[in-house]
Amino acid sequence: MKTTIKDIAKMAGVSTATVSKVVNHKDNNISEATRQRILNLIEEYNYVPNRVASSMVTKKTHSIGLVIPDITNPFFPEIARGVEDLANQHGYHVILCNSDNDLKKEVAYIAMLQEKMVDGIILTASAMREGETLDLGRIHVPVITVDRDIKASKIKGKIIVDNKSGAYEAVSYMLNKGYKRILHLAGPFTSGTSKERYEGYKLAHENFGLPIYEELFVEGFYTAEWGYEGIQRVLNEGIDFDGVFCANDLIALGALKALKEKGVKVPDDIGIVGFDDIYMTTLIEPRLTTVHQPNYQMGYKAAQMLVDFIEEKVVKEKKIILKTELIIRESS
Amino acid sequence: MKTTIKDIAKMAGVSTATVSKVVNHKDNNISEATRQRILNLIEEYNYVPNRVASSMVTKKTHSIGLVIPDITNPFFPEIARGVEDLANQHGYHVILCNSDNDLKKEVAYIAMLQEKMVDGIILTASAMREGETLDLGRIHVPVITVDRDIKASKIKGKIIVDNKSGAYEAVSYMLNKGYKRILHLAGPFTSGTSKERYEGYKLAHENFGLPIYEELFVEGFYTAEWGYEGIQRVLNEGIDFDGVFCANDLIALGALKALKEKGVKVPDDIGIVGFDDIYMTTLIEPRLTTVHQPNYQMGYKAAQMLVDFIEEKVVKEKKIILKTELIIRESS
DNA sequence: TTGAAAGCGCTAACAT
DNA sequence: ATGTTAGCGCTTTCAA
Repeated sequence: MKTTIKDIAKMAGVSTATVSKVVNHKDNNISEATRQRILNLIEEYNYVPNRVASSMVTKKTHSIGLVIPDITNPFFPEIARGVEDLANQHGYHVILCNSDNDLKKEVAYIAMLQEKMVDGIILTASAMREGETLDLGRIHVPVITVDRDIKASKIKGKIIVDNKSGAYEAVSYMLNKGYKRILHLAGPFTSGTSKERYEGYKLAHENFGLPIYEELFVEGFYTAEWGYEGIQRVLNEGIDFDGVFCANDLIALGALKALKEKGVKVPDDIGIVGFDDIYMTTLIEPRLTTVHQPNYQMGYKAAQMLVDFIEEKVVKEKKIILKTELIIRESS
Repeated sequence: MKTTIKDIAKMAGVSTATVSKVVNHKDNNISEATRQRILNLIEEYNYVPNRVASSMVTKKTHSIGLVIPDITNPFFPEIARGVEDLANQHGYHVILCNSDNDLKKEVAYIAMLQEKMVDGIILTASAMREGETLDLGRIHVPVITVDRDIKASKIKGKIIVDNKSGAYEAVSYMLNKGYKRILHLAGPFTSGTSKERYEGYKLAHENFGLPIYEELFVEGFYTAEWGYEGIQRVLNEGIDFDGVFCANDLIALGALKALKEKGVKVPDDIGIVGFDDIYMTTLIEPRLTTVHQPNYQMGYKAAQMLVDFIEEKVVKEKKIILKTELIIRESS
């Protein structure tokens, strides 16, 4: 039989209200004597307050849901860590959900989170078809989206990264360096980030008064496997290029590998620039020039905004756009 | 005002008991008519069952705690994913906790998890001093440890990897290949895995009737930074070696990088073998020969065992030792 | 096939 | 400084 607040109260000869007060450090008006008596009993009987019961009364579970596509994708652990750190600092717990970019799974998770009465949700929405909106019908807690700018009426805040300007900066840098024909290995255009990065690629060319070649744009997926395959396809078609701007680092890593296997020298023959700045980009040879995404910050800020909403503080910025940073290394 | 089971009951003209039964699919004895009536109301009023309240009654929260050092360390996302996948399949949610290998934080998290009434805990314990035992005093739910074999009375099950035989296999392979002086860049000996891997390294030498050179063993940390530094130190001391067996892939990646920068050819001049088989080992040049750790499996099996304990199934194996697999690639 | 009622462990307003 | 009391929203036994 687990010890409850009643047991402690009875043994201490006080009411449960009194015990509750000392457990929750609202003990300004409790005599030191009874406080100690209670504390001793708690210690002696290994009393653990049942926060599920508290939640019933207070209507707060102090937990937040984090819905991301896949924690196994190197992009997400840092976000998760940022979320968890801030949450922990404020006494919240994080429920981790991997949606696999599957709308069904995502919706199911969100429903479950609502049933568990989380105090709020942080969501990196699955890539959806253009104009599709997420049905948050039964949700009545604040939702913050991270990285993906989706439409849904109940979303209270957004943390996004300025993908376009990040890509613009990277491609401008390449153009400045003298690259003339820059291949763009893009992500899937169902994803807004892919489009934005492409926009940046385009804008840079426009500002340099340079043409964009249709054959130098290839849409694919955000994976190393695809980078590896995609660049080979371009190579095999005999299309000429002197630089590659990849929509993320995974693509860049795959492409780099394919290039090396073909005996192409990077950066001497062809320069490569990635996007995200995941950890492993510094561990390879040559180290990858890339656009740093403030992932930890994204998670941290998202959690911060969410907690502010939960605790009904005034949230001035409901849409935070984080800046990227071009990290120049040896691959370009 | 949120809709509750009472509201639905009143509107349907039935008791809350009846609504409860249809919500939880225990509706064998409910007439189809009332069932439909209730279902329609639920739909119409966006009724969300409050699982916190259910938990109060059923004494099950359907959530499990996952305490790991750091989700940002590439070793852990796969474990977390394995845990989450199995948990999800059985209707459980995962609360993610990063302990940073800090005993204080770990203990605090475990206490919080108990207060939140999780149904069980999966723990990769922080590296502790020899013989130290974790105080699980207030815990009254099953705990399963993963990867680290620690001592604590309340631990119900363990999932570990046969580090010694993994290392043995790797080093035997190197010895077979003709490597004579194999440097071992070890992890911290406060960690049991480091010691076990060293044991395997030693055993292989013994079985080959080969000596172990003291100067070829260096204890360090499980990071790329340390691998980078550590091997440079050995190099600078002029110590001769023709192969490197690293206690994990991060160390190997760091070492590889240092070697490349010094113009040492891998594997021609020096061969490298790692441990873990993290994703990025296939993305580098040369691809790393390494010992595959079944991380996803570890997480999955741990969650499986935990759920079995929670649901009071008979658990035959309380200590599962997972086998590693030597993955031979180009770095050796 | 359905309902009445007790109670899970706790908090908070109010009283004393 | 401490206690009384009324729930929070749900499940479950037992009776009807």
